Amino acid sequence: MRHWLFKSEPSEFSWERLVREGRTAWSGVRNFQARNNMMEMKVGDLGFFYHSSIAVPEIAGVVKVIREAYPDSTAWEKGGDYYDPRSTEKKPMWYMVDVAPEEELARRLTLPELREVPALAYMALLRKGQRLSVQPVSPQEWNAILSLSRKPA
DNA sequence: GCCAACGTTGGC
DNA sequence: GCCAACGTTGGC
Repeated sequence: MRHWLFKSEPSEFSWERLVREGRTAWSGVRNFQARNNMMEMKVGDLGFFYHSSIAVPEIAGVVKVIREAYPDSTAWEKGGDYYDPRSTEKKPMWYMVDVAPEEELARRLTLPELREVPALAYMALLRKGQRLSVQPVSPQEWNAILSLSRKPA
């Protein structure tokens, strides 16, 4: 099983909304590397749900992949925000997976707090200029973050 | 709102 | 196939 991290702006799609709705299609990814990461996902893979572009960015919870990559239909919606004429139903360019909330972190972890963890020094999320919206997380990083979330602040 | 980082596009 | 211009992301 592999681990991942999904970024989302809470104003677009928050952890709370995911919990309320029970599942979602991770549509709208328009970066090839992020897409390729999604295409490698298997049902049962876990990922962190990260809130970006807010005053204090944070990891809010854990999601589970419940459907493997399939064509992102928002690319075909003319006039939609995610329309891309290069992607057709016959030859899709963009893909999405479905995820469901797995567990809320015992304690949310903020970006500044994550930056203080030596084990996470090389984590993609924390590297300057790393803006991938869907990225892999190593087992070491995964465990370090989960155990940190179980410790009091 | 600024701007660094960096992916993408398109002219040549 | 190079690379300048452009657009986007996302922390600050």
